[in-house]
Amino acid sequence: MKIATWNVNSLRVRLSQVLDWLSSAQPDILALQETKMTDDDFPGADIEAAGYRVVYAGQKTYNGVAILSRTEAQDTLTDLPDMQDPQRRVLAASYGEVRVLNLYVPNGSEVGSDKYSYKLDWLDRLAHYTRQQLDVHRHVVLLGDLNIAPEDRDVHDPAEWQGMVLCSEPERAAFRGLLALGLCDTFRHLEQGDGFFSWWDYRAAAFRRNRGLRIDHILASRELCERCTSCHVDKGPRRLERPSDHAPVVAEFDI
DNA sequence: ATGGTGGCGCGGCCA
Repeated sequence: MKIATWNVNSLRVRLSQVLDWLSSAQPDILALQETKMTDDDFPGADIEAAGYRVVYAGQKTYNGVAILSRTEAQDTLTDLPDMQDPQRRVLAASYGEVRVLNLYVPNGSEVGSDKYSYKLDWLDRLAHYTRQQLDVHRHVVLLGDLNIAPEDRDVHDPAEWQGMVLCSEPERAAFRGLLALGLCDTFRHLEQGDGFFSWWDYRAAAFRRNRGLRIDHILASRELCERCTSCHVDKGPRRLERPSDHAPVVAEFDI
């Protein structure tokens, strides 16, 4: 089973790239973030024509999540428990015994800001929901743009990013808290070393210089982690004309 | 270089 995540930064702009990528990569499940469109505008027919089912939770201009899949989604959920939030950042769905939690974690803007407080509160609520989901489902895959670089080796220049949003200690503690619930980072389960990133700023030729962060993740519950055979970043789409600032991350599981 | 680029949507916010 091949599962991928990709922050597309507008599905309207990136639809042809997504369809091309589905055709070449052939994932079973592709979780998208930052679709930036309302449900009325969602290009469901194009995606179904490509052989995928799709569920989505969108809004105008900002945020928006979707899951494309070979099989039909069951038991979808679009809000963290006890959280009234118009921002569409959550889409959970079941595919057989696999529970997928597709997340667009708040960026946080800058440490100390209101948006940063919102991010930490959001992550706390996510941890509670994840713990509950791990109790209920045999297999859980938590993936998406988590907007956290977990360790210094996930950062092109740790000194430059020291204490900054995406890298601050409270955010990293929240990431470790998710792992402590019984999840593993599939990328680190299999890969070693540094220089592997999933996001590069559009500015200052950051991609060409590989000045990026690893902030898009695929976390898996213990049994799935043991069955994970690969996890990698596909930099191909980031090299295209008019790319998203994120690249897809892809994990394969022997299930 | 307190900027830089990109998306949305048409001024300014967000990343």
